[in-house]
Parts: sequence; C-alpha cells; structure tokens
Amino acid sequence: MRAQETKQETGAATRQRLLESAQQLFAERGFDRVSVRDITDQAGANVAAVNYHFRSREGLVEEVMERYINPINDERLERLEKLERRFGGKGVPLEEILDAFVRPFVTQVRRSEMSELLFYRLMGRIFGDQGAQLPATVEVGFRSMLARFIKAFGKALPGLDREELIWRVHFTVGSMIHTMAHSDTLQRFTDGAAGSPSMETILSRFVHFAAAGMRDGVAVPEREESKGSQDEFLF
Amino acid sequence: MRAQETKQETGAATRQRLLESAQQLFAERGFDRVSVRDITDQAGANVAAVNYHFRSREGLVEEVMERYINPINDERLERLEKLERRFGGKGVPLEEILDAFVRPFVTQVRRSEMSELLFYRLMGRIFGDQGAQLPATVEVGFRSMLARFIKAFGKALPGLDREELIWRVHFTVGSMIHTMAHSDTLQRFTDGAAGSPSMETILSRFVHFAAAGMRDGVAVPEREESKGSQDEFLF
DNA sequence: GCTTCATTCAATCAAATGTTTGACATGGTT
DNA sequence: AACCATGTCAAACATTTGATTGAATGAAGC
Repeated sequence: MRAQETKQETGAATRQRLLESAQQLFAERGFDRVSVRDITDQAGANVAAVNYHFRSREGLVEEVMERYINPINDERLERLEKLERRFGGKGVPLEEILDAFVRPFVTQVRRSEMSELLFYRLMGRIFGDQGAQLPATVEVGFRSMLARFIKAFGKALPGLDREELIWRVHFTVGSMIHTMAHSDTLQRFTDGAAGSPSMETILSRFVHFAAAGMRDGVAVPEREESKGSQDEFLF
Repeated sequence: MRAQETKQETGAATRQRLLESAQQLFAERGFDRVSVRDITDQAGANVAAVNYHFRSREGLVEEVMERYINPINDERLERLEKLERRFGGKGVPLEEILDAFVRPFVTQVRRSEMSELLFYRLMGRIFGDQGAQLPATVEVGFRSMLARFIKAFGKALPGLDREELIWRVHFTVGSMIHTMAHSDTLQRFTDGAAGSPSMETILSRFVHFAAAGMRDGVAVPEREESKGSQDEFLF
C-alpha cells in the first residue's frame, strides 16, 4: 500500500517501465490475452515486480485504466465549464459541447508516449472490453461527468424529451468509442478507401455527425399523430 | 473434420447443448474469461466433448460467431435488394437502408433461444472484443455486405464525398454495436433515466439518429438551406 | 452374434497462469 | 559500524488451462 507512494529513484523506473509495457500490450491484445510474464519480459523486469509494485495483476490493470481516463474526464469538465462561462446562462452550441467531450483524448495522447493508433485502441478497450468492469474511481468519475454533459446537451437541445436525449447521447458515445478502437479495422474493411485523415479531420467529421444526429427532430417528435411525448414511435 | 457433419441423433444433442451453453457464457463474460470446463459443466457434458465436436476451443468460438452473424448479413442483403426492387433505379430512402441494416438482428434474436439482452451483448462482443479476430467466413461476408451497403448509402446521399461517406458509415456502425453491447450499462450510468424502451423504439431512435448524422450537410429534398456539398468542414 | 461406427467418459498431460517466498543487494540514517 | 527501508531476483507454489488417450457404451447393419 505505502510502497506505491514512497518510491526511490531506481524503483520508480521499474514501475514506470512496467506501466508502459502494460499499456502497450493491453492496447495491442486486450486486457486479457496479456500475461504478467509478457509484461515483465518486455519491461526487462522480474516476474515478481508486478505484484510488488501493483499488489496484483488486477492492480496494474486498474492503474492503466485510471491513468488517462481520469485526466480526460477532468479536462472534459474544465472545457465544458469554460464554454459555459463564455456563452453565459443559455446555450453553448451543440458542436462546442461535443468538441469538449472528445478533444481531451487528443490532449492526452501527447502525454502518453504511445502511437495515436495504440493510444486510441487502449481507450476504446477500456470501455469496449466489457466484462472488465471499470475501476471504482473511473466508474464514479465517468458517471458524474456524463450526468454533467447530459445536462449541457439538454440545454443545447431545448424541448427534447429527456429519455430521447439520453439515448442519443448513448449513440454518440458508442460512435466515439468505436471510432477510436476500430479505425484501423475500417481501413481493412474498405480497402483503404477511408483515406488517412488527420485526427483533426476525424474529430471534425465526428462532431458534425453526432451534432446532426442529436439535433434531429428536436422540437416535435416528427409525427404529430403520435399521442404523448414518450410514446413509442411507429416504425 | 467429417464428424461435424455426420451426426447421430444423440450426438447432435450434446453438440447443441454445448453450443447453447457456450453462446450464453460468451455473452455473459466475453470470449476469453470462459473456459472449456465452464462450458462443458453447464452443458452437462464431458470435458473432451468440446474437442470431439468442435476440434478445439477455437473451433467452438468460430461456430458461435458464425451462427448468427452470417444469417444476419444474408438477411441484410435480401432486405436491401428487396428495397431496391421496390424503389427502382434511384433512391431508396436513407431510413429504409438503415432499417435493413439493423432489423435482421431482431429477426435472429427470435431464432436464438437467448434473452434479448444476452443476444445483443453477444452480437456486440463479436465485433467489440477486438483481438478475437473474426473467422474467415464472417470477415469475408461482412466485407462484401458492407461494400454493398456503402454503395446504397452513396446513392441515397448524392454528392457526398466517398471518404466522408465511409466515415459516417463507420460512425453509424459503431453506434449500433455499442448500443447492442452496452445498453444495460446505459441504465447503470443514468440511474434508469433511459427508461425501458422496447426494441422497436430503440431501433426507431437509432435509425433517426444515424440518418440525421449521415445526411448532415447533404443537399437533399428535405433541407434546402444547406450550402455546399463535399467541402471539408472547418472546425 | 458379430462388426462397425459414433459417442461418452475418467484419467492424464504438458504448459501457462498469478502469486508468494526468502535470500540478497543497495543506499541512506543514526 | 549497525540498522533499516526499498527494491530485485531465482525458485517454487498451487491452480487452471486446452488437449489427448484408451477404454467403455450403445445403437445400426450384416
């Protein structure tokens, strides 16, 4: 417990190497499919090092997950608050909120020393490799951040039913995660017809796509003949 | 090899039970995280049964993956062709194409004897649990199906740059997969504020969301005010 | 009754897994 | 010097893993 904070110069080096080997291998193969020995070998460390520095394999997994996700969530909130200060009481534009939601990934990819591809894959896996449930701090942070953004989206889309809104946010989040985790697959499936756009271009495309999707049918549920508000749509 | 086709009445029963236990456990925990013994125990079979009937654990995994995905891809194509016959040379409505793309899941969930939740989770895992790469037949089928749909989307969205189109399809696919795999997570994250909509409602919401996202900025009868067509968006 | 074939099963295998142990090294403090 | 905390390491641990073997079962065909 205490050992993780009180670190010597030399010891911290091994810890760091383990962390970096781990996140790279996790990104490449997924959180399962990577053994403790895979990690220690690549880090040039002893097998026992993982248990010494992180208590258990699970502890290492959790730390890798928290390492970037928590800063990303924090930055998301900072950006959102800044926007709300800038635009005053009513109406941050939808596109700006979406930008605040996704751009922190770009900020953090630089802090990491991983390639863009690998970093985004790792991010995608954290949410996608379901079953590996999120560590408590991540789950809690993500929940409150999401609640905060749902509120902001609600303001930007006045008149939209709350349940409808939540599902559109869900679609948006899914689109984002999948884009991060599987953009290389896209290339494989389309014989390279997806081009090699810069991150900025992808971001822009995503924001426009999501904004249009979320905005759709704001004021009226499109069909006047539908009775109530939260009624089922006829398909 | 040959044993998988030539099956006796009694033998087929065990094979079937293994398949059903496997798909349920895979859906619940993910393709890793389930051991051969987990499966044989739940199926009330001997440990050797998996290797006898499916050659290896991997063989079982592949069969579970192919079992529904291939029929789904087939049904997608059938629906699309039917639509094109109905609407003639130009212009199947975007929403109809999207419907043809997602509705086959609803068809197949009935054929399976799994709960909706579990079935969709399984479908989500097949594409989401990246690293477990798709079996050859699935990969090939998916590729050609996707190419076919991209062409159809292109017709429904005239003037849209091909690369841009592909990315929007990617966003759409991601949204769909995530929705299937993580709709229960949505409930957890939003304290049940997402309601308990029927599959039909979710489908309708998804189709509208994706259609709006894909249509964004495209000059179509609906929105006259849109400016250019295939310009790069400034962000 | 005998053979043939698919199927089932207990037993066993080697390999890989995460974790623990106790010895050892090192550098700083008293 | 003695002491102590921190870190490293080879060795070993008990489980779990996917897979294989060879004997047994049983029904179908001759």
